Amino acid sequence: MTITTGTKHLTRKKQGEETRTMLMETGARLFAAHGLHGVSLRALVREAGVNLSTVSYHFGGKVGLYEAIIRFFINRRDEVCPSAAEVRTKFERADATPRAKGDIVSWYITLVVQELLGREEHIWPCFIISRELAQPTAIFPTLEAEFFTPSYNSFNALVTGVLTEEIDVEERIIIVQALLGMCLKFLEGHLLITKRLGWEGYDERSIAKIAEVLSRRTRGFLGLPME
Amino acid sequence: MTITTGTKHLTRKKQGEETRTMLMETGARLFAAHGLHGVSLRALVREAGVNLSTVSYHFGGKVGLYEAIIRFFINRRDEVCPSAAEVRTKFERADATPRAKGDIVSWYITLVVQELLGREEHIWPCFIISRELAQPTAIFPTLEAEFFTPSYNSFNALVTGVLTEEIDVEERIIIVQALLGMCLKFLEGHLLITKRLGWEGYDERSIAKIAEVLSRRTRGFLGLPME
DNA sequence: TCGTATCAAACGAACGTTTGATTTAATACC
DNA sequence: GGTATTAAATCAAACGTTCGTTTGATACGA
Repeated sequence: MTITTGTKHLTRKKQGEETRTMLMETGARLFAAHGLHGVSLRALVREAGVNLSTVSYHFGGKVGLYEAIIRFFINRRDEVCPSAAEVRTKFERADATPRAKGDIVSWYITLVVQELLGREEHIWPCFIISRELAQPTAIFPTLEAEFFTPSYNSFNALVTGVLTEEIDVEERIIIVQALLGMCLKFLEGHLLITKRLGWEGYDERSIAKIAEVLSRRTRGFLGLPME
Repeated sequence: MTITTGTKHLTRKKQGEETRTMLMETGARLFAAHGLHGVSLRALVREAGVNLSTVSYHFGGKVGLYEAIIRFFINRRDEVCPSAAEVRTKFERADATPRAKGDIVSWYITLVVQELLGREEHIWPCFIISRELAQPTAIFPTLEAEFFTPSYNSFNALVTGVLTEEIDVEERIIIVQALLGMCLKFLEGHLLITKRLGWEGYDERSIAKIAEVLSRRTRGFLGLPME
C-alpha cells in the first residue's frame, strides 16, 4: 500500500532495496578511498545511516558487499568501453587512410575517458576494480575474466586496427598496456590531478579537455598524424 | 669480539640491523601486495622470521615500519628519475632539432623504466608509494612534497623542453600525467602484464624492450618523429 | 497472521601494542 | 686475563580494543 505520511513512504520491500542501494553507494565510495581492509563495517554503516546487521542480512557480510559492488560494475562493462567486435567493425567499414584510422582512435579514447571519468555512478566502482589490478582479492579471477580481459581485447582491437603493418606481438601488447595505463591514470590519480589543474573535480568541460588531448596525442603514439 | 663459531657471528648491533633490514624487505613485499591494512603484524613477522615485538622495538609500531619503508625509498628518489634541473640542462646543451629532442625523450623514458622496473630493491617500495596516490595514508603529505612533486617537476621539465611551441598549461599538465600513468602502469600491473606477455617476470631483456617501445612511441605522443 | 527488514546486544577471533624476563655481546673492574 | 656489570636485542605472554558476525527480539506492511 506504499503509503503515506510525509517524506518516507515505502513498502517494506522498497525499504530493503533502498538500504541495499545506500550500502553499495557508500561502500563504493569508502572502499575506493581506503580499500577493502581499510574500511570497517561500523564506519561504513554509520556513514550509510543503516544498522550494522543489514550488511550481513542483505549481502552476507563485508566481502559480499564488496563483491556485489564489483559485480554491479562488471555488468555495466559494455558502457565503459566498446566491445572488441564493435571496434573491428568500425575498421572494416572505414577507409584504410591514416585520417580515417585517426578518427576511430579519437572516437574510442574520447568514449572511454568520458565513461570512466564522467559518470558519478561509475567512478568509485571503477576506482575499486582498478585497485584489484595491484592488490587482488578473492574476486579477482572473476574480474579478470569478465572485465579486464574483454577490456584488454577491446583496446587490442583498436591497436591492431591501426597498426596493420608488421609489428611484433610484444610491442603490440606493450602499446595496449601503455594506453590502458594512460587512461586509468586520470581515474586513480584524480584527486592529485584535479588539484594540480586547479579544478574542483571533473566536470563536463574538464573531461572534454582530457579526452581531446589524449585522443589527439594517442594518434601520435600510434604513429598516426596528430593533425 | 664479533665471533666466531660457524655461520652466525654477529655483534649485537649488527643483529639489530639485520632484523631491521629483514622487516623492511618483508614489509615492502607484503605491503605492496596487500596494502597497509591488508597485512597483519603477526603474518609479517612470521614471514620475516623475527619476533612480534621487534617491530615496536625497532620502528615504534606497524605504521612506523610502513613509513620507514617509504622514507627509505624517498631518499632514493634521485635514482628513480632525473632532477628537473638535470633535464633542463640537457635541453640547453642540445640542438633544438626534433632529432635531438627525441634523443632526450628516449634517454629519459629509458632511464625511468629501467629504474622503476629493473631494481629488485626499488620495485616493492615503488609499488607501495604508487598506491598512496589512490589510497593516501598519514605519510602522504611528506610523500607528495618529497617525491611526487619533484618527480612531477622532472616530467614537466621534459615535456616543456620538447613542446617549446605555444601550448596551453592544461594540455601540458594532462600530457605529463598521461606519461606518468603510462610508466607506472608497468609497475602496478606487472603481474598481469608479465602473465599476458608470457614472461616469468621482468628481466633485463624484457625491460629493455618496454623501454624501447615506450621511449620511441612517447616521441610520437609528444609530436616528435618516431624515427 | 506471516514474511521481510531492522535493531541492540553480545560473540569469539584477531588485531596492534605493552610488559617483564631472558639472552648476549660489549664494557669495566680487579 | 678472568669476572661482574651494563646495555642492546629478543622473546613469550598478556593487554585492551576493534573487528566481522551472529543472535533473538521487535516493527511493520502484505
